[in-house]
Amino acid sequence: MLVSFDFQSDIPLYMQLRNQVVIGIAQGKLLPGEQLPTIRALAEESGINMMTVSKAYQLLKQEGYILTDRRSGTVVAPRQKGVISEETIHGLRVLLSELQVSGLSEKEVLTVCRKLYQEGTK
Amino acid sequence: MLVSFDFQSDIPLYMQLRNQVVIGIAQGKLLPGEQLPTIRALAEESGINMMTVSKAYQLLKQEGYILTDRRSGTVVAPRQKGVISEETIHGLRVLLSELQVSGLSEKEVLTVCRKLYQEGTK
Amino acid sequence: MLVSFDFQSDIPLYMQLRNQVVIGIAQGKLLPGEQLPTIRALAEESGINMMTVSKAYQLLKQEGYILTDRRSGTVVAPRQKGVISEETIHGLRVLLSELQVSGLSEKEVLTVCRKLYQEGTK
Amino acid sequence: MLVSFDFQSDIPLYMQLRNQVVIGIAQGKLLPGEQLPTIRALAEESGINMMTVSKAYQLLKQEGYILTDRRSGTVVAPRQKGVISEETIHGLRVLLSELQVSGLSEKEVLTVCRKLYQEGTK
DNA sequence: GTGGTCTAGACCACA
DNA sequence: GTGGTCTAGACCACG
Repeated sequence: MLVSFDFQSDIPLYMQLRNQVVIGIAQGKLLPGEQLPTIRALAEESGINMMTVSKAYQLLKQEGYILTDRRSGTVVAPRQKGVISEETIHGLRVLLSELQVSGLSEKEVLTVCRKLYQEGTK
Repeated sequence: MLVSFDFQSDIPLYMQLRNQVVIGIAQGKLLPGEQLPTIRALAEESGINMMTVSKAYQLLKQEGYILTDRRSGTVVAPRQKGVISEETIHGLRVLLSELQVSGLSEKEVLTVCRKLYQEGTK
Repeated sequence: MLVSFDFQSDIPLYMQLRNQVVIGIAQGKLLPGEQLPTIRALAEESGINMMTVSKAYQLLKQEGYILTDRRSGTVVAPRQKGVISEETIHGLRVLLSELQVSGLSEKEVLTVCRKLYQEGTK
Repeated sequence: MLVSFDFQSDIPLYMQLRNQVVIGIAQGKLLPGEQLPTIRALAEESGINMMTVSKAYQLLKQEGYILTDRRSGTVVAPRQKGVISEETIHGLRVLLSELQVSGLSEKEVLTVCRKLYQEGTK
C-alpha cells in the first residue's frame, strides 16, 4: 500500500489520504485486521504533516473504515454491511449527471461503473 | 427549476448551485437554449449573494454547461459530446469503492447507478 | 466586406466590429474613400443594435480610421502615417510575452508575426 | 517583482495584475518555482482588494502560469510548451493590423516585435 | 436591465 | 498564516 499526494489538487491532503485508504480496502490491498502505518511513519515517508494524517485517520475511524486496537495500533476494520450515506448517493447523482450530459448513454455509463467496480475487486 | 441550499453543508454554496444546474440539465428540466434566471433574480429568490451566484455561473460557463449571450443573458449550452474529465472518473472511483466496502455486490451497485441515471432521464 | 459576430465572446460587440473594420482596412478589403454601410443597414443585416454600431463608428472615427463625409456618409479615411498608440504597444508586449512563455523562440514568434502581417496584405 | 496599477485604465485591475505576472515570467523576473506574494500581502502593498488579487491568481492558475501548492502557497509554474490560444492569435492579428494601417512596413513591424520580445529576454 | 468589477470587511478549512 | 468562501453593498460597461 503506497500513498501518493497531488499537492496541487483542490482536494485536501487529508481527504486524498482518506480516499486512498477507502480505495485500498475496496481493492483488497488493505485487508481487515491489517495494520496501518503509524501517523508519524506515514507523515514522514510521504512528506505531509502529522496533523494531516491524524485528521484523515480520525475521519476514517468515524466512518467505520478503521479502528484503533489497543494492542496493534490502527487496523482496518472487519467488513460489515454498512449504511450507505446520503452524501455518497448525492455525490453519485452529481457525477452520473455529468456523464449523462457529456453524452454517455445508460449502457455506456454502466460499463464505466462496472469497470471501475471491478478495478476495485482486483 | 427551483434551487435550494443547505447552509449547513460543507459543500460551498456556489458548488451546490453548480451541481443543481448540472443535475437539472441531465434531468431535462433545463433545456438547451433555455434561459437561466439572472444572477440578481436567483440571488434574491434564494437568499444568497450575487457574487456567489456569479461564481457558480462562471464555473458552469467554463465547464461548458452554460454560456452567456451578450444579447439574451445566460442560457443552457447546446448539448454536445464532451470529454469526461479525469476528476469525474476519480470521484466515481472513490464513491464506488465506498459502496463496495459497504458490502454492495457489483449487481447491486449497478442497480443503484441505473436508478440514478434514469432519474436523470425523467 | 462581411461582418460577423460571436455573441458568446468576452469581447464587446462594438469592439468586435471595430476590430473587423481595422483588419479589413489592413487587408485592403476596405479601401480609402470607400463607403461603409449606414448604421441602420449594418445593424439590420447583422442582428445587432444600432447603438452598438454607432458606438463602433464613433470609436473608429475618433481613432482616425474612418470619417464622416458630408456627401457620401461614412467613408474609410485616407491612409496616412499615424502615431502608434501606447495601448497598442502595451497590448503587443502582453501578447508577445504569452507566446514567449508558451515556449516560442524569437524566430518562431517573428514567423508568426510575419505571417499575420502578410495576411493583412492580402 | 513590483506591481503597479493604473486606476484610470479601462483594463480591469485583476487583468492588469495578470498581465504583469505574464510579462514578469517572460522577462525572467519571475522564475519557475518562485513563490508569489500572498494574496493578502500583494493586496495590502498595492492598495487593491484581496478578492481582486484572488481573481487574478485564479485566472493565472487556470491559464497554467502559476499553481498553488497546498504546503507552500502560490508559485510560478514550471515552464512547458503550451498551446497558443486562439485569442492570443486573434489579438495579435488586430494589433498588427493597427500597426500596418498606421503605415509601418513589414520590416518595421518585425523590428518592433523583435525589440519587445528581447525586452522579455532581459 | 444585464453581467462584470470592485470594495471592505468576515469566517472557515487547511496545513 | 495560507487560500477559499461569503456578504452587502456599489459603480460601470454593455446592449
